[in-house]
Amino acid sequence: MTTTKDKRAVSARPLPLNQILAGDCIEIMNSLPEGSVDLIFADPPYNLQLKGDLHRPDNSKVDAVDDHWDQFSNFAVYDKFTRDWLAAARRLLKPNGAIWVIGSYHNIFRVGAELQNQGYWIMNDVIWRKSNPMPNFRGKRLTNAHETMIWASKSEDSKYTFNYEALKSLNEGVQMRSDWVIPICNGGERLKDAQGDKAHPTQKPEALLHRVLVGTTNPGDVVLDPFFGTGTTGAVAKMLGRDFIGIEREEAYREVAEKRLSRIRKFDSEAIATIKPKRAEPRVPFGQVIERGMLRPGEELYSIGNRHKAKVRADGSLIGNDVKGSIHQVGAALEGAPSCNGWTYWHYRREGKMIPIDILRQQIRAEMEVDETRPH
Amino acid sequence: MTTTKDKRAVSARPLPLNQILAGDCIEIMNSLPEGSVDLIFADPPYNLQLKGDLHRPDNSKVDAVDDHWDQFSNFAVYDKFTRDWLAAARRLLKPNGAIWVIGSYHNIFRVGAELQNQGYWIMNDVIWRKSNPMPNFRGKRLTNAHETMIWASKSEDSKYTFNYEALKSLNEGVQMRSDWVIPICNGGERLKDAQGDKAHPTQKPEALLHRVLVGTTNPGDVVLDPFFGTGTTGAVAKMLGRDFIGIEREEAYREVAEKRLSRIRKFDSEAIATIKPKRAEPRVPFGQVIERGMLRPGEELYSIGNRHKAKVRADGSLIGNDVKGSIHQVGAALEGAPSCNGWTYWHYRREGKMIPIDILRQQIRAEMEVDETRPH
DNA sequence: CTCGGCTCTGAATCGCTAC
DNA sequence: GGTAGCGATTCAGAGCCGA
Repeated sequence: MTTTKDKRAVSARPLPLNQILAGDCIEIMNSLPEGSVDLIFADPPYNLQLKGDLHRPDNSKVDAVDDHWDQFSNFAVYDKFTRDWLAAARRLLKPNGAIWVIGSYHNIFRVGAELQNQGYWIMNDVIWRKSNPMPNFRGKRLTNAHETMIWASKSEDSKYTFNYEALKSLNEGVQMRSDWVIPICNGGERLKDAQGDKAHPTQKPEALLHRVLVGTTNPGDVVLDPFFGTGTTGAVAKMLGRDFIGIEREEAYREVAEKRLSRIRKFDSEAIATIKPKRAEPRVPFGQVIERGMLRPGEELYSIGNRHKAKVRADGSLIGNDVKGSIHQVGAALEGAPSCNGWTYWHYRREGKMIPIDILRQQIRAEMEVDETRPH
Repeated sequence: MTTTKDKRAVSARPLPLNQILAGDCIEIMNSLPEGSVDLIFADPPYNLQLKGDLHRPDNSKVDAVDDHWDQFSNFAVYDKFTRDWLAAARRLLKPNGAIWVIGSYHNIFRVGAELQNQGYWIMNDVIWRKSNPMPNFRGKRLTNAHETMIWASKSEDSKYTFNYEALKSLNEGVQMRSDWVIPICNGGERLKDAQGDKAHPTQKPEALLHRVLVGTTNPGDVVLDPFFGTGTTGAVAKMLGRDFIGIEREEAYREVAEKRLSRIRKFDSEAIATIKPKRAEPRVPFGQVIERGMLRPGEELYSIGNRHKAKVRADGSLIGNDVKGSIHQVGAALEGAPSCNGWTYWHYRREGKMIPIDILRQQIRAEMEVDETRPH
């Protein structure tokens, strides 16, 4: 949807394309020509506010994000920083340009509110659901298994770029949703320094940027990343035939990114089309049967052969003959067996008939299947 | 984790429990006794940018010439509303109380920022991932397939309630994540009015509230919902043996909710009880193991992996490799770890087998239970 | 070669209680 | 109220090693 109007808005002064600029992103953005960029992808500091050390149950220490660039003395300081870089970014965008910002609950609400205050127009918030997040080691909170991205255009009137069909195709023919299941960046993709340690604490997976750039830019567009880090945005932009501008303050990150980019080759278009996303697996915990009201807490289940019974509890556990635990554990205990498939072992009664609870799981799975495959 | 301190904070003035109060939620909350509520679940108007009116305590109307200005003025009104109801809610919470707020990208960033500004402390943002969302018919954006909930305690110091084991149990033994897959409310659960139309535009599924209440309240807790609507919060609270207070301005919704609640029955107490954490079990000093002759002074203990050993002393301390102290201290010292659970770390030998000393603690605990139940 | 077991690690606002 | 000490707590995936 990029228009000729946007193209004319480009200043006569040449843009420093496909380079990494060294320095403070606000100053550098303010030095670049107004209205010259199609898309901004920004991964600003999250302002994590970590306190002491954290250890895993095996006593190993978690290598936390304690870098100086993530330290802000209070919300006011962080808010000013956010206000300034978002304003500089907005000035740089073409009238039909758009921005993506990624963050966690520590900062994303402040970023989102400021985006709205400045007149950006939010199209979607998008959830990156991590298939392999770090667990909560102390059992004090829910596993923090996602990050939030906000996708917004420069203004309400912007004719933003949205490649609906491309995303649908990436999603096996089904309309792309606002929650994306993508693994965290590790293995061979994760960049290491000379000592073999991770080169950057928060390197983003290329799969994430792939989806962002395929969905909301066109070949030849200019993509700017003001917090370039190790250059995932630049790498994916280069593969996909987009131009990038990176800004990064830390020399160590710039060096890693330069080296990375030098090895990247642009895909041919066929290769791009064949990349498929990883899909979520339909594991169904028994608790969902309770939450959805398919069985009520207090209801009784009966074993195969009707020799044992147990009562369902609100947390999805069973209690029967003084044994408490999962449907599998209680089944195994009552049978004196080392293991038991609770789904086929337990039955509930409806109109005098005994029905295996696995039927309920199948119903839930069917709903999930319909949802994942039905063309809208 | 609710403490007696919270219980004492309850005012002498009786709370209007298990009722729906009619009127403006801010006024009503301000009329209730301070520090009297364990949990608040709030589903405030998402509003914004939609033409329909929200509370507009009104500003003089400016001719909408400048979009940006107009937008700001709308946000300002919404922000004031948010500030006021969140402040009233915070006053009502016990020191260890907590709040859940649900919203979409239209309002959640403003709500989240204001929560932080007021001193609430965010534990998680939780994604309700809808398994059956409404598709985006025009193909101009991603399918908006989720809503965002924020879970926050009254302050950073709050000892908030988190039933880790119950949620883990609901998820079949795996730690609960911050993304919850739950279908939208439809079918038989969706309340209809006399004409057969949906009674409320945004009725939340009971499954969502089930998980919230099982995870972050205890039986007997007071749960307040300032935007009660058709009363999903009250319905699930009643089923789970929690007390509720509902506030709702619209008479039509109150009527539907009253009728709904009158049909709800509480689950039996045994079903409501959930798996308890080990922390809740009585503490057993290691010295008791010696006193009871389960281990003899001079006997040797062996570490996990058999790399270290230590000798038991008569006072219940260990000595190994010149280190003396508790089972925990010696374990930590020998491993060079910051801490160590001596109960699971140390093993004793019986008939050639290595047995963790935790077995002995479990025996003592079992005896204590018998003691407690026997008439004195 | 495969397979199984062991190790390592990832944007983390990650105690409680008794003295 | 401050502090010392007990003792609870993890999931997925990649890589490596030995059988």
